[in-house]
Amino acid sequence: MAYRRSALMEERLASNRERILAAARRLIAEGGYREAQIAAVAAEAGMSTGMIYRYFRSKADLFIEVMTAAIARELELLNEIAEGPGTAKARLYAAVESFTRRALTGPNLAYAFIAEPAEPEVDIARIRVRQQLGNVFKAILKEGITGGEFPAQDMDASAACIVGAYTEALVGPIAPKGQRVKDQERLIQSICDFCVRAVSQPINPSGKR
Amino acid sequence: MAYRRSALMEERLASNRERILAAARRLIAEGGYREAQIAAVAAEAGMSTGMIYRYFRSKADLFIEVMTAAIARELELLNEIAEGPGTAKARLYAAVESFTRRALTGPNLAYAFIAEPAEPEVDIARIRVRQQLGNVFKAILKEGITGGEFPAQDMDASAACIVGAYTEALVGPIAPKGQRVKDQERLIQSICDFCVRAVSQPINPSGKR
DNA sequence: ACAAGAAGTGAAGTACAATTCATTCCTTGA
DNA sequence: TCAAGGAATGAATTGTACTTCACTTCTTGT
Repeated sequence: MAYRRSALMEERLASNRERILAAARRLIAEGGYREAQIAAVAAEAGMSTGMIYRYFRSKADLFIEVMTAAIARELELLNEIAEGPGTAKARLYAAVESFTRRALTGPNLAYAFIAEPAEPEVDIARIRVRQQLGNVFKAILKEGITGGEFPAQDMDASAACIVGAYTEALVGPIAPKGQRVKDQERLIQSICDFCVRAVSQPINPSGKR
Repeated sequence: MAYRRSALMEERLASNRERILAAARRLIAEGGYREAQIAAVAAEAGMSTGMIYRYFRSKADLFIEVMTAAIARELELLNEIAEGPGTAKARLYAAVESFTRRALTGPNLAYAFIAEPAEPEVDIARIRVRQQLGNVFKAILKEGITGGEFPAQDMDASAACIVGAYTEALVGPIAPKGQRVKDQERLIQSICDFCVRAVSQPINPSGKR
């Protein structure tokens, strides 16, 4: 026998994997799934296309892992906020704020993860992601409703609406493309206000219900 | 000279065009842009693939025309509501209700028009569409704010949030797939309530602004 | 230093879908 | 009925990107 992976080698392999993930993430953040072809990812990572397949079964697999990792971090932060102290209203505001502020770092990334369709395989993974995001908001809503802060409402619908609202506001045509910080702050605030108002008791409940 | 288009022929050509548009619309409503390949559209319309190109420069052109036509109808209806009588709140509710109810007829159609990305060319057309949709809501918001029904807010952001909210709630993972009518009605109501609350004065404005 | 075997390469292979075009089929006016 | 020319066809072409694989380079243990 003349070859066994040394610790050093093991490390290098792991770092290659990371490099691929990072490269894919960068490209997706720039131009979405469409721009992140295997060849481009390989070039960005400074390796050959074939190499990618040594680490990932398929493009879909790679994409799913990038998405899952990125969202895992978001979910951690969101859950921390959701389970933290404060009124439901304040936590909802903070949660939306946290997500939107971070998303503005790479709008296309958020878009790709939340909305951009790809292979069915990826879509399935995305559905999970969206549900997880929705669940965070549902948890906050539930507490708010139980505690009397929010009026009774369809929590599934409201959670979906919240996710949709900030996604569209972030990546839609109105969304900024490298805007000034001030405008970003204003946008974040507007979105948060919108979402908080949306689940709160209106001042004069109309006849419509 | 031995051939000039007769009125009858002219009519047939026009009807072919319509058939193509209708077929494309059907396929998109079923499976989105992805499923609406030229070959499939041709088959659905009962003609050859080459024929499509006699009537449309490209697939993108065809898709844009389908989208434009479908949305034009929606915009007509929405504008009618927006310019009609009633409080801003009532009109906003009615507008969202009208769109969502009609969208539930073919969720994927709404999705494809509002969210599903395709060629850059199509994306550009979609941006127009989204802005037009947003403008309707902006108009209602403006009147509501001027009239004191709604609090001051970033109308662009709110309009985008509204469009995003109902889109996600309609086509997201939480959305129904051929659910019972009762549930659909409940969903529509939930979405409308959400959107109206979202732009209305909260009962106790929090310190956050 | 060497050979065994893994890591890495990138051009060729494949798959899929848009688009074209040589050919056939129809319609029209004489 | 006929021929001129447009309408329609669909197989072949093209373009694009994922995936594979025969080959090269590098690592490791002796």
